[in-house]
Amino acid sequence: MKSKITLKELAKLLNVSVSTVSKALHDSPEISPKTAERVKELAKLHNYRPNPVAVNLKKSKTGTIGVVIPNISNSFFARVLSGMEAEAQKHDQQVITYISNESLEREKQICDLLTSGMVDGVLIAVSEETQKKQAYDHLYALLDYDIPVVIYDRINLGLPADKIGVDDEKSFYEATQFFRTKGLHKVGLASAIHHVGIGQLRIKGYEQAMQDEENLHTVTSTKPVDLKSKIRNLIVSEKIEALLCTDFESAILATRVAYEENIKIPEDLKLIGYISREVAQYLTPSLSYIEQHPQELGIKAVEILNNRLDGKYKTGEFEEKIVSTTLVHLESTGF
Amino acid sequence: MKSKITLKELAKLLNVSVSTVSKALHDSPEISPKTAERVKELAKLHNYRPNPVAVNLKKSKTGTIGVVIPNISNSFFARVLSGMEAEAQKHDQQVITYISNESLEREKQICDLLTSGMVDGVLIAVSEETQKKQAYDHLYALLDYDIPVVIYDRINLGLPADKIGVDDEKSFYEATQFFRTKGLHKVGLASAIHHVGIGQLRIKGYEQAMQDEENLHTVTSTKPVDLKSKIRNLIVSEKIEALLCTDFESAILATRVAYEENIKIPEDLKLIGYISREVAQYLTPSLSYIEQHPQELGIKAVEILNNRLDGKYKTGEFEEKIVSTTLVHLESTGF
DNA sequence: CTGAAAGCGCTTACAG
DNA sequence: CTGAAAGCGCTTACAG
Repeated sequence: MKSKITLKELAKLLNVSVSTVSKALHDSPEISPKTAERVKELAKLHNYRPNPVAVNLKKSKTGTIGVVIPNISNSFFARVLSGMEAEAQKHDQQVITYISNESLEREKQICDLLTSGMVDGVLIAVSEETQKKQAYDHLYALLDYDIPVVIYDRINLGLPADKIGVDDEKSFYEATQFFRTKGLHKVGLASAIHHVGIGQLRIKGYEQAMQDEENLHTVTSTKPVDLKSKIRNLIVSEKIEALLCTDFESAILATRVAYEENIKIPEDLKLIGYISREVAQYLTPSLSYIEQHPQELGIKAVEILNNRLDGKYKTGEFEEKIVSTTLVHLESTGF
Repeated sequence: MKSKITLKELAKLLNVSVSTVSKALHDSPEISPKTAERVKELAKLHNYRPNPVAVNLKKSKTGTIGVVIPNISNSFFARVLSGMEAEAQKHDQQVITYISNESLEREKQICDLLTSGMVDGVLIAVSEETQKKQAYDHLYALLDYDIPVVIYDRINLGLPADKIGVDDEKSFYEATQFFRTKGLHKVGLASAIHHVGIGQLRIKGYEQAMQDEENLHTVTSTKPVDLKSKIRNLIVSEKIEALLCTDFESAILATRVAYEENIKIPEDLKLIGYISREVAQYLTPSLSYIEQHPQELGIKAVEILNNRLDGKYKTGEFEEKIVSTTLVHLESTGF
């Protein structure tokens, strides 16, 4: 039970002033080596640690950054968080985590909390509901404050802030092209997130790559049952040769349909999904996927935030960075 | 750009003292209704929010709790975190997240940070490496401080602290019994975490339930290749009828082996895994699993911590709670 | 009912 | 080289 010792108590024990102790511990050149040593020795003995709350008050900052995560069960975001935490550590910042659960209401509450000055900066991925309803008022309110905001992952919402995202459009363009160069032309796309920004970008990438094909084979729905039957149609009736899935749900449904219909992957159907490595490698067959490098995204998000905090960017001008994706081949593409 | 207004500025604008403003905003009965109203009006107009750092300094607390997570990609822990965040919110506490990545070194650093008074309390699941090396000094150091610690999930390490865990032993006892009541007696167990506390408890549960059987069928290894071949042996040569897996890795390997050996699940082999719902339901076939209710565990962990902070427990006596598990049947058990 | 003062634990410009 | 003072933004016991 070493209850925390303060500067004042240390000063009294040493018979010097509080200022002297503080300076000594900060290696101020004002202090004589002899005194400095005495002070440090006693500080060590008592395991003195400056009270971070007091230091922060004095320095008018909080030493923390706030991270808003839409869905922590999604291992993409879990790994983004892991990157953020690692990078924040390097800057001696603590990461305060807020989970919006893809809920607009919750996101509003969180933004409200954030404006009270709990944190020096905010990293946020906007919730699905917010995007669907295009209700961005609370975000503009947050931006209106002096608090720096970096939007990560879900970036194409037109908000005036620094951004770091994934190259969604290009990744799907390339994945589609990949199939075509392999001689497959009946390439389909399934999506359960066609209503949110990143989904739209992925679909756009696919359409770009398919523009000289006669038919697109796109199916979308937010209802699993619906989407499943549409996918079944794509596979069984339209007999597509390859399928791109924009998200976890559509990828799983496609795998399921193939299993149920006895369609062999990758022999009869090739599959690429936009899912995380954690899951991809353990599906049967394992699913070729687009690696988004979430850890790196998290690291860069914190870098951008700190650049902003350090005044390295001009006010009114916003940084926008993109992390490139990698197509990782597992069993479902057979290459 | 509404830069933050302070009590002092508010006081000046109103021509009253800082104390009056502060009291008015706290609905102190000392203040006349008229003044109170004036103050609140202006505060609202300027969107006044008390500086949380200053409030905390005054109250000698931090308003935050620290959560140490061994592996955030494990959706069990992700969901625990989600429960913690939700419950902390109710107590107006912020959650600071630290990720140890199952590393002893990192865990030491984190504990060191934590002792500096960044947080009012700590929730920790001890890293695998720490358990393997039984290096608990940094944890004792943390406990030696006045800072309350709740150990969650990985609790049977003999550390003197409040604890909240999962009923590991009982869950496997019951799962084993379940198979036996169904007439299956050649029940095996595979584990890649036999060296850590929770793994040992699960194995113990299995052994308890199997004590009147002639043979146990236990295979363990931390090396995937090794474990896989041992599992293959269990399935192919020993022809077990059912298999319990203590962890994600062994469950996946078992599914893989069955797939490769053309063993039908659940017809030829029944499988139960200790994995999270997220993954279980999407495997092919979907895997019956033991639901640990991570969210609830997270909520209770924060409740215990706050009881401790509120002095509801006696010093020297420790709380220990257990969250019951549920066996969830999906395709792999066929019931 | 209002305000001056002390204090939470620190840092730092200033005086000696 | 050392220390007294002011101040970060708040709360609250005390005096008036």
